Amino acid sequence: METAQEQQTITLSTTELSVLGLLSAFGERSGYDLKKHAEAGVGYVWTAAKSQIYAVLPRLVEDGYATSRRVEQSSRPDKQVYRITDAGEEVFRAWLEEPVEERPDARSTFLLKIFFGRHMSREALVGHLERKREWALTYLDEYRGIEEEIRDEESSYFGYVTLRWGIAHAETWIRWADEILRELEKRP
Amino acid sequence: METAQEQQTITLSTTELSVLGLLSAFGERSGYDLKKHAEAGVGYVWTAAKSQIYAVLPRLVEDGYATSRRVEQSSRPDKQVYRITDAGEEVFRAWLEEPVEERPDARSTFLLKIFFGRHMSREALVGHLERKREWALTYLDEYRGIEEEIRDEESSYFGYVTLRWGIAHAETWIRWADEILRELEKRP
DNA sequence: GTCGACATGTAACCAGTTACATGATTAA
DNA sequence: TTAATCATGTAACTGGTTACATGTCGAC
Repeated sequence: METAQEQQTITLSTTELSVLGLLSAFGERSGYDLKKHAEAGVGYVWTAAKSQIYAVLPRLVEDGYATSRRVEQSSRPDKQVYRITDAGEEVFRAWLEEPVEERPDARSTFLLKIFFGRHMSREALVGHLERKREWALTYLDEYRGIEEEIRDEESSYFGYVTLRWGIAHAETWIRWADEILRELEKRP
Repeated sequence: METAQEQQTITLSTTELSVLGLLSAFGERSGYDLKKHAEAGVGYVWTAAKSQIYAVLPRLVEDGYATSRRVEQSSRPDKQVYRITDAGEEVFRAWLEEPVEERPDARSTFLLKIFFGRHMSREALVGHLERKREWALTYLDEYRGIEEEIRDEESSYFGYVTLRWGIAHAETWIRWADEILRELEKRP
């Protein structure tokens, strides 16, 4: 009654699907491993708290999208490792090919504050913009470092593609902030 | 015990603060009005479901950040209107001036799918990119329309500033998508 | 002897979403 | 008469966060 086949509409959360994707890409892993891997990879496009990963994994097993087994270790705590099943592979692929429902994600505290810029002191406003600029510069730097490392690795191509979005995004913030800061100087 | 003054740490949700901001900017309004105004203004940087607005308003009154009164109407249903208090004005300003805690918001279903592009058919991948491009074009168009309208209105300056972010953002998506699409054509 | 990495979870909470419910008035 | 606008809410749910809890082993 709760298996994948019998359900009419399969709705998995994005986190479940991203975990499924990681299992598909990396093979058998523990929750701990996944968290590590996620941080240094998809982490840039999708994050999950470790408590959530531990919550998601048994759910995937229950639904038949993964299997788990206990691995005993001598010099480390035992661990529970998970492997994606064919059914899991299938929903993952199906989800991947589905169009993304684009809704303009209107949810930026930063822009909200700027929007209310009129109610703010000049210093605070400039501070916000300068901080944003700094922050973007920091990320740009970090991303450029990673870019160097992966740009020629064929296996990281799609990581490289998303990273380039991150770089373009950071550059856009910087350009925008600069423009507004310059403009503010000329305003009374 | 629950009033603003006595609380040590005042933590309001962003939605509560954005509602407070709207009350500060527009004066006395009903929940219904706020929802309308929000859609055509901040809506672009912060959205809230109407049920949430109706939930937030009495909470603001309870905490002393707003007052409400019933307005009887003859040809329309009566309404409850809200007005920001001095205490409300104060927390709003204080919040505005506070630095925004910048965390790289890694939460894009779209980028997550692209990240797993290797597991996807070429058609699906191209489809995702083209759809993103189209979507960005549509928004760009809309934003450019609004830009025309408000660019010279001094009173909309900060709306104009955030709008320009939206425009730059959309343009960046388009440029990025074009680049990747061109690149994919050259790849085996 | 204590710090950091390995390892797994529970519990409480919260912001926000969707769906449901109701009802008046007005313009087409 | 039917649809749209005005007007306000409740209820159920969910995805996700933070904090708490526990313990081993190896390196320094």
